[in-house]
Amino acid sequence: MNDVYRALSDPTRRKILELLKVREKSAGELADHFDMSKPAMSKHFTVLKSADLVYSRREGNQIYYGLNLSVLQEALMGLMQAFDLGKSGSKESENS
Amino acid sequence: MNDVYRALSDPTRRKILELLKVREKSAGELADHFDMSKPAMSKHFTVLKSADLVYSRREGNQIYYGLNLSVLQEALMGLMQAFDLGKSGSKESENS
DNA sequence: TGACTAATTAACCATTTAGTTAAATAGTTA
DNA sequence: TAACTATTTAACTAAATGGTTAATTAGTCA
Repeated sequence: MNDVYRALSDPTRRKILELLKVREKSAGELADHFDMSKPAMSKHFTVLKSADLVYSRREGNQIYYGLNLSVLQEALMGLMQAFDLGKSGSKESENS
Repeated sequence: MNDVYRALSDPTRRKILELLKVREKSAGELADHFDMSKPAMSKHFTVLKSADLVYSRREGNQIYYGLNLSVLQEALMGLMQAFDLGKSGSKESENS
């Protein structure tokens, strides 16, 4: 779970996850969105994979990445709960 | 806002925030919870302060730190929203 | 097989991070 | 002022991070 928070701390990786929220994308497709070399992107994929935030799947020539939404969800819910920021998030329940 | 995510990526800092969730604590009180030098702790405080996750207040000899809950809240809500993980978090609304 | 495409791994580098110990700052109190 | 307490800042270090280019792996296709 610690890997997850570290993985989320980098803006490039957060952006990757947002792109994957829409649908699976190949490494190349993802890389096109960033001004960065393919190998650099590949390393970000590795970080995301080792945090289990994404899965990968080879399809012929290409490797497709997809979001493990539940992992992300649990990580964020975990933080929320750790700080009693349950659900609402609005101005409700702000009293002691 | 980027500073916030980076600040949250370290387990020591997350623990500090959890301790502050209960109530304000002095630098020394906080340090007592960790197996780490005071200067190391002080640096963590600086990171948390520059992310605006905590405020500090001198009271005589000591410096008290407190949690800026709303900043934390907004950061987490921001992530939640970026991934359409609004509210529920449960198994509801998982369909396309 | 050979050429081509997609992606990763290897080797390297500069910067940042998270820790240390020693020194400095700030406030209290005799 | 001097001694003491609480905390930070300075200087340093080892390891991690995020990037590069060059080389390798894996799959397709003529």
